[in-house]
Amino acid sequence: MLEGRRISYEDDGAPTDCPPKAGETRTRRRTLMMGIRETHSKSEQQTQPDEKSPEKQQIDVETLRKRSRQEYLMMREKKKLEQLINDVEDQEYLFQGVDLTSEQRLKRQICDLVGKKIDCSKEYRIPESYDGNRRKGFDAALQRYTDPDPDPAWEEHQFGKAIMKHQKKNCDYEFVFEHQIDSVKTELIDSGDRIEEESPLPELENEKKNLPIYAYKEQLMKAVDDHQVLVIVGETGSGKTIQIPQFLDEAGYTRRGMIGCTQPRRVAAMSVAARVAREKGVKLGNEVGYSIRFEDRTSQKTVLKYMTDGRLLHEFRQQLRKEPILASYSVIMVDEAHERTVNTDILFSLLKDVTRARPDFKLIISSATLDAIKFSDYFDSAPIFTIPGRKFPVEILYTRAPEPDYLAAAVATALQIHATEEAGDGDILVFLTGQEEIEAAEVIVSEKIRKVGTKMAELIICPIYANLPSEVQARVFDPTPKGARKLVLATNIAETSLTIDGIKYVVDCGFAKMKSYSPRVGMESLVVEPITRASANQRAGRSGRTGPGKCFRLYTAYTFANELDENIVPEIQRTNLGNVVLTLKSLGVDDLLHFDFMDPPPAEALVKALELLYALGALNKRGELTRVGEVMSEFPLDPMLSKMIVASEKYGCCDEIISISCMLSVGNSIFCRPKGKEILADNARRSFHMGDVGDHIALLNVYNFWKDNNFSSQWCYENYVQGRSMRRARDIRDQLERLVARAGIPLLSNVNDLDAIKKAIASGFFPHSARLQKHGDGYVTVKHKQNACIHPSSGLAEVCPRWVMYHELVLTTKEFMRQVTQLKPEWLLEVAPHYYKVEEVGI
DNA sequence: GAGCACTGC
Repeated sequence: MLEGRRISYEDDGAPTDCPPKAGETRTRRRTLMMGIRETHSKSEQQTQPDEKSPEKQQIDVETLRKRSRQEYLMMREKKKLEQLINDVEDQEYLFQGVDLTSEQRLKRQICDLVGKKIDCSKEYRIPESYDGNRRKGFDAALQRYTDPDPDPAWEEHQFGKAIMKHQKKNCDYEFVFEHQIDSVKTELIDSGDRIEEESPLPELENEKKNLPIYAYKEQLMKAVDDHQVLVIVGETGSGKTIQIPQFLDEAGYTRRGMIGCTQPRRVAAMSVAARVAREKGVKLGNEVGYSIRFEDRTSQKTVLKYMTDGRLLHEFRQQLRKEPILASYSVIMVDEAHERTVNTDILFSLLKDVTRARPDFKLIISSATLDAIKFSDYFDSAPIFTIPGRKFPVEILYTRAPEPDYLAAAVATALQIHATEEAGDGDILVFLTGQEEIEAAEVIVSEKIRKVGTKMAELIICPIYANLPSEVQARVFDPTPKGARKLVLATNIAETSLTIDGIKYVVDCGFAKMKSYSPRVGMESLVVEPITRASANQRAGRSGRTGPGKCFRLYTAYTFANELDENIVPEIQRTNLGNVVLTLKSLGVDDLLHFDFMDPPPAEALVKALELLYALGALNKRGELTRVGEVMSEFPLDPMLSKMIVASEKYGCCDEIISISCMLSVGNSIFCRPKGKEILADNARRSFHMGDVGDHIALLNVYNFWKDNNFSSQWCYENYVQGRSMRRARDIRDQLERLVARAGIPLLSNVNDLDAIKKAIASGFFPHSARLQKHGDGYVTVKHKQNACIHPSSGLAEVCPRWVMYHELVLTTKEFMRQVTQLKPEWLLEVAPHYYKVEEVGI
């Protein structure tokens, strides 16, 4: 997106924007606005006082000033001309055949007189969208910060302009040209979120009746009565999640069974259930309950049950042999269906089957976006019921021209808002793509703020992203002090997962990081991509929660309308399907290629997943689930991790293996590396790796040391380990311990035989083996012949054993293997004789 | 010698 577009700025701050001309190159023009002060100070810096006399120095300074002024004027002339030419071309392109105004004709004449075009080679630095070429996509993402021609003056100017506008009287900025992020107000949308969420108890009844959904209660109940499947489109804020299950309860559906409502996130399931319990005046866990991983707050009495989608999927598996399926439910409502998580996608098909088997069963699919027609088509033309949301209007502003550097533009816009809108009337939320970007923005903003001093109201910068320590995260929820303003710099976490009160202004950069997966080599990467229209509206809605809001989109209205995708690519189409296939097989789905997916995943990915499961012994030659596969499917882990646990029985080291599994499954957020303490953190990390034991054993050491220190937070702090990740690992481990007991695998410990532990790991991870290349330059994976290096964070990065197995292969700046352990090639033949030939392992 | 959006069982 945003490619093939042309931009030009005018000094009156009215840039024009037009579609690209055919054959135009990708070279873009951008005129940088320079201030006189800036030029002067630069020229002054050039006059270094050598050993010359003071008089001579004085003359030199004068000459240099003069020369500098001349250079500046020449440059200015060039730039003005360039603007003029751009302007004329734009006008002529836009109004082809239309008689030009006199002003335009004059401009044209000047251009003709000059008779030449000025070469400008300022390029856009917008990341290219992911186009299937992983390398290119990633390079583009990386390019973002490496400005080929950094120009602080431009940003300086952006900010200066904003200050000027606000404080014209005592302005000490002198700018010749004026430019700021110029936004066009094009629309006013209704968008919002659950406004009613946090209201005090006494007002509940009244407020409930004011909800838009309340007016539709009877129609809605009739629709549910008349149709087995109903698609509900209700913008967030309509109260559907909280009210519909209660309506169904009042209508008597709970007499036939529970009403279940699925959510993609744990927090949502918990908080919504708590809210409904309050509204009904019952104790949470009795009539109203929730069920999520690690926590089941339901009882015999529960009739309204909120749960995560994964949890319902789990119930499907447990109830498989019972008839009829899901007999304890009379209604299931799949909420936030538009998010299209892997779990909801699988549920769609399973629930569709249930509706066919049980005519008394009701299914409600609830979505916030207009892809309802797709849902309706999938469920045999189910009727669509639309509920308006109750929310405050949000004013949407687009840039007139595409912004070449969204980070700079986001910072400039945020500061403009701060300078021009009265402090105290609302906070600012800026959406960026990741931690690095947020940190960069934080540095720039605080620098600017420092320069301005006390001329402006206080601006409190709050970064927020998932990997941020929770203490720092909590700061974002502190109420803003009077007379100050909060500037929240957030990733997508603020789009759905958490809601910050008091936001009135949203700045949307238009990009987000997306995971993509290559089934061929089994490699993952994170790529910056344009967001979808649905996502853009969700972001905008974050500003209209408590009052009318404003959303500044750092892209043009044209881009929004024509270049953004309407909806997200379902996760099932861009992920490793190992677990999905194992789950479906355990649910008795035999023919996966013809399974009724709403959007089928790529066949190649399905085939790769089947091959992997066959290699792991989870499926037999006919593609049926084996005994091993059944046991594996019981574990909430990736198939290779599950296999490792099953195999640990043979090596008598189940205790160690489940510790390693839980550490691996919390991901790569175990260690932290605070700014300025990188070396200390790296040393701490290395200390777990004594004896070059490999990263898996190092993770085991971390867990065991933490446990020996009574699971202490202090210990985490001292060893640069993230307490939150460790507590999560412990929760997972507890769960695994129960599941292992149920599977009848004895919890034996064999901590002194590292080879036994490594063999158990190899039993699951043999497909991820790699050998050092002959000339010592990196590794190549044994099966797919993929070149890769050991990730520098690995304890084995400098050891370079001849054979290794890795947990995952990721593409960042290079292909890296993360979490690596040394391997003896003969183990491959021992644990997977069906997978490796003797020649391959070089024995 | 590098860099991790967000979920979930």
